[in-house]
Amino acid sequence: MLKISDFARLGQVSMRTLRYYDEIGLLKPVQVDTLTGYRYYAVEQLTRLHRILDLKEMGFELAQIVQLLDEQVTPEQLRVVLQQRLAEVQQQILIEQERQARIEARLKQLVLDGQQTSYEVVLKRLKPQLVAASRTTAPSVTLQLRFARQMLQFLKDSGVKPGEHILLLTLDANGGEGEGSLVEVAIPVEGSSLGNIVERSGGHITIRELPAVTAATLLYRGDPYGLSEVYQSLATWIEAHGYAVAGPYRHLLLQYGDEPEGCLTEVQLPVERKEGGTSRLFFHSGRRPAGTESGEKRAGRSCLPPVASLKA
Amino acid sequence: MLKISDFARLGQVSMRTLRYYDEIGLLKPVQVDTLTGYRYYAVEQLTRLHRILDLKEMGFELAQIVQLLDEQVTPEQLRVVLQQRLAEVQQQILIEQERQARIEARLKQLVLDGQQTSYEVVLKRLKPQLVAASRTTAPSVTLQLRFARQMLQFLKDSGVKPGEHILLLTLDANGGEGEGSLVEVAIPVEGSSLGNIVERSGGHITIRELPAVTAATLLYRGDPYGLSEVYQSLATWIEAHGYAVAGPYRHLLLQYGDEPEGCLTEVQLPVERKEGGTSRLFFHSGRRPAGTESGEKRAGRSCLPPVASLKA
DNA sequence: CTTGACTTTCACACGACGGCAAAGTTTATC
DNA sequence: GATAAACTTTGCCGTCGTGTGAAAGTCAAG
Repeated sequence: MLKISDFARLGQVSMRTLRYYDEIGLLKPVQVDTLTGYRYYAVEQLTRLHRILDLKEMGFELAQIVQLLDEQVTPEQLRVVLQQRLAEVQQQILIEQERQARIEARLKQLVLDGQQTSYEVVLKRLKPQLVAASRTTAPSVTLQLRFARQMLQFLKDSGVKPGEHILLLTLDANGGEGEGSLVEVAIPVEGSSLGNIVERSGGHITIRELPAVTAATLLYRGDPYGLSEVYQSLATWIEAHGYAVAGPYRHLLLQYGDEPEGCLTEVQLPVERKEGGTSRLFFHSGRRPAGTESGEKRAGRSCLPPVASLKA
Repeated sequence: MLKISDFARLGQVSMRTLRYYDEIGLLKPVQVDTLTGYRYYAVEQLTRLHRILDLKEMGFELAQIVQLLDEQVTPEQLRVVLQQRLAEVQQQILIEQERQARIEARLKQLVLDGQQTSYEVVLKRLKPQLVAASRTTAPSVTLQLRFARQMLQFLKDSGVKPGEHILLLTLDANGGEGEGSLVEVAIPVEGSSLGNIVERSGGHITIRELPAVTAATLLYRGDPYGLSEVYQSLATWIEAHGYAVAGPYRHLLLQYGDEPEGCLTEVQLPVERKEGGTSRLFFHSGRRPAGTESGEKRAGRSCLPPVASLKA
């Protein structure tokens, strides 16, 4: 019979931990003095403690360990549970690697920028969004806005409840300005009672669902277009983080007035993981992509990837 | 002015989160109605929210984000903080990868073993341990134990307070049994008052510190030696987990009596990460078939340090 | 018997919220 | 203006695996 402190030393755990394990029924002492409450352990219980610690280091929660140890589990069931746990761990590793990439990118940006605080880029998952959409080639923001306001009014008159913000989708690649630009004005609407909008607008307005995407977003004040730094920042960011563009710009107009200073815009640039050689995973997973031999050296965890591969 | 739910939608966070951020002073609404307590946000505050989310995704704690945003931080300070965070993340990735390896190894073991529940192997970090040590070539456990008990008595007579367990270090590679085996009997002692033990024992006993090591350990009941399955299990385990032997076996005798059934032993096998071609990273990149090359399976003798290096 | 080492239970703390409830407020509709 | 629906507030409990005490009782040695 061992007292708790002895058992704790043998098992390399704290007394507090043992008491907790007792409390949750994970590891009960073989005997408890009914008068004093003293816990007495048997050396054999180290075996169980070992199993517990082993499972714990695999990242299982204590409640689950109780089940795994107390209900007799078939090897097949155990296999399933382990597989699940493995998937979670791998998921976690991906998250941490994202994190690593994010921090490294910011560090690099620090060196480059010096003072520039252009670091408001945020990665968001955008939900699918039902919108009333119409296209225009109006060459200036002002005109596009006027167009949008007409749409807004039309929707209200039609009994539809529109969201109060306006989305501009830049459907061609020259930044949304200039002669030939094609822009889709989209206004979020709710899924009910939009009956015959399409007909009533003579086909100008369609109802469609903007797909859910992951987007790099950036919030700024000023003229909704024309700030090349904005796009520059986004471009630098996605390049440094190993993303590629996966869709047209979305400009979410949060505030819009007559003068540029009154405008507040969130630029959303759909992105996806780049697959090519400059992927973060290549450098930080500690693994090699197919076709390379391992064993020549450890995949450099602490050394930075070659700058050239990250250059914009 | 935005109400909390609007602001929450724009920022893709929950109202609960916003209230919490208000509470901890991370993001306070520009205005709070003194009567109703209603929070009102300005659209500009999305910028700050963005920064918060960005830092949060890097894994910073909220308290630290408060500092980073409110105290004006020089780029240099920021760089240091980011570097620290990066190191932590990398550390975390290593831990998760350990976890991954552990689970994968167990899965593989499940397939191999079928029913065998030989999975009590646990990796431990052993602390450095001051011991009174003496060597013997006694060929059987019984004799070694007798030897150990003599030592124990001698230590007590000398006024030293010994630990109650006995450690047997197997200094050569044939499992601790047989004619030529050299075994070191080590008894943990406390660092005080061991004055002249060495002299009094005529040099037979030395005081030395067992080095701190990481060891694969396994607890079992029965004759302290002679269970080849025990060593087999350990060997299989370290092979599957990508470790290599880094020191001599330590047998920690937790219980010892006259008959084998009364013995409880923890076998501790110091290990270290293997660097070579069969590293875990290689192993889990999916290109190693389930079969294993058995050339170096029992790392045995070649990995043990020369006896001389164990002298104090 | 005293001292000191040991044990017990109780309780709070962490981090970043989620969930729920009760109560008060605004907005929309009749 | 009344009423209902939608919205907001505060507040308290729960998470998970302990760390860190405090206060009180217990055991082993001198």
